[in-house]
Amino acid sequence: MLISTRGRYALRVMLDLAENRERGYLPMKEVAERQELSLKYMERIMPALVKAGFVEGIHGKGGGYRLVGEPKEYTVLEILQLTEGDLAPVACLTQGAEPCSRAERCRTLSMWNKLYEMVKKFFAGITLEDLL
Amino acid sequence: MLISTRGRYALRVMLDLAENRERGYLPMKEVAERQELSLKYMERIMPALVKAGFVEGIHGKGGGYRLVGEPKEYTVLEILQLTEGDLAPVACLTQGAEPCSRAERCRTLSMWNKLYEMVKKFFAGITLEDLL
DNA sequence: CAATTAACCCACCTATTTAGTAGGTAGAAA
DNA sequence: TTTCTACCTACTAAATAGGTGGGTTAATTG
Repeated sequence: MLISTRGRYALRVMLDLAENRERGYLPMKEVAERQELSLKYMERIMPALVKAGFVEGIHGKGGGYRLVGEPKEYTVLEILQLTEGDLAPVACLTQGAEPCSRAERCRTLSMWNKLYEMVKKFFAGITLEDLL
Repeated sequence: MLISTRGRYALRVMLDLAENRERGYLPMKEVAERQELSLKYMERIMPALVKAGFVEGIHGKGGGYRLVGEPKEYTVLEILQLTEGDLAPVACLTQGAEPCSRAERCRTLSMWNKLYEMVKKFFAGITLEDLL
């Protein structure tokens, strides 16, 4: 599976924040309920989005999360790369994989590379706005 | 990871068989050595390729595996689907996934579908001959 | 100030998948 | 009948997925 629930959920939460952004800070409890996904699980994913500057979180009553920028400023690629780590379709292409000794003569490597580029280009061409 | 070693190895073995097909039946021991992959592991993957009619295996001395058809008759898609089972990029799209109750209103579903179609089309357009 | 709300943090857990290995049996050829 | 090779079953170690529990810290409100 290229994309796990982690990335899929993050995307759905980002979309929910985009959709309701005029309402200010939204508590995760509300978002998780609306999106029907585990609050506890989401609480573990959100800090990554904060750290990357995608969303802002504020504590306490009336707090919650808010999109920092406009929906069209976020590509699906950025969100998935952040939460999934790497979208490489094969292990050979992951960042930090030990370099394959057969790379020179590998008959399939360029195919995997092409696929990888295609996938990245696909996701880079879609913003949150496109999905609203 | 969309494609695991299982599918990648199968593809490499099929390519090896294609490359050396004029030499008749090739023992897996030889192929595995040349491709630098575990013989025992490959022995567990080959029966699937036999069952699908992609290769023929014969026992005993002088035996081994042989491609049944011409290299250009095998698409990468067929080989990967057979060995990996399903190339769905997200769990929602796997054959036999319980139907998602949110499918109607899901903002991302059509994106996943497009990606899936794109990936399948990509692999369907590449044959063993193209990789030789 | 105290209670409430909500982000955030850390340790743990269960099930599944991955990538094999061990130890054979069955069949074909020399 | 020995040798080679496909093929089969059971097992295993490590990683990943998808969480849960039990808190602490920070901000608002009565």
